[in-house]
Amino acid sequence: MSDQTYTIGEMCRAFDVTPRALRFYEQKELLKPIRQGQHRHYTPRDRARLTLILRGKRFGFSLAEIRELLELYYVGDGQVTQLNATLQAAEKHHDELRARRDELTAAIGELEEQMRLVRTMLTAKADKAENTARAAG
Amino acid sequence: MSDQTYTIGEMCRAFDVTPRALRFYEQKELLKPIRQGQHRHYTPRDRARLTLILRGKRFGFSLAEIRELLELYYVGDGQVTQLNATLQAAEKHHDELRARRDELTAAIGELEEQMRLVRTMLTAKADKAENTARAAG
DNA sequence: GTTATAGTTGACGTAAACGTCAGATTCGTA
DNA sequence: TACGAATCTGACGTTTACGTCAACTATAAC
Repeated sequence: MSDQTYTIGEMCRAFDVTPRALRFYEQKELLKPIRQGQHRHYTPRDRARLTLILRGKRFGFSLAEIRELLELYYVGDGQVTQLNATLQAAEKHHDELRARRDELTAAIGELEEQMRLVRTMLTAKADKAENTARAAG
Repeated sequence: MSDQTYTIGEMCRAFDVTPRALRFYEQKELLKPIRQGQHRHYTPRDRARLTLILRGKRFGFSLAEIRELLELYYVGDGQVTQLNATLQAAEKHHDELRARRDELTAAIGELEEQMRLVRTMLTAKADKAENTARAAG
């Protein structure tokens, strides 16, 4: 079955994070591994959440923001009011993500333009060098 | 002309940042306003750079990374080796930005899926409530 | 000439996100 | 049952990116 749990060491190897980071995420209530005595056992749910956490970090979100985002998943079977609130929050995040992507797209375009410019400068220099060589030859 | 300079206060109003932040960026060599005595005068170049800085921050880049990115613009008229190095660095950043955008696109898709799920739950609850009302009526 | 309004340089403080010990515990294994 | 490997809980340290004074200066307005 896939409800196999991981130790903290296995988690660290699988996701390339430190134990300290995992304990820190737990303290911030982003993860809730099962406790057997002192030891932690990470469930598939924890692993899914960690995936989202690390992705959120790559996007530059704070752990507090990531926590909010995590709540949008794992909804459970709440009240209608609760579900509507979730949906509203999700739409807010959805808008933000799309805005960010648009901005990224623009940035990529600008960088490409800049690269074209540098390439033009390079070929210009190459041509000039060739002409100089020919004149000297 | 557009080579008009801004005071620090004007910059703060225009970009919604604090003086402290602008001085900090200067200390980190991301900005280099003209000095007239003690006072700073921000050029159009500084404004362009600040735009890139703030965008970089929204993308979650550190100021050190942003500084690298800034060097890709404002290339000047360097040696061929220099230009080639710039181009290589730019390609590296370009790859990273595109990878990030792809990941963002995936994340947006997943969030949309999740929103559909919640909407389904809501309509299911609405139907159930209607049936209950009809049965009682 | 003084007063209000920016602006300046230190210098210390702070929040986030861990890193890095120290010292105790636990667990499989020889 | 002793040992090594893994894990645990504090607790203090560190880096980044500024915030927040304090004390001084310059400049325009009255």
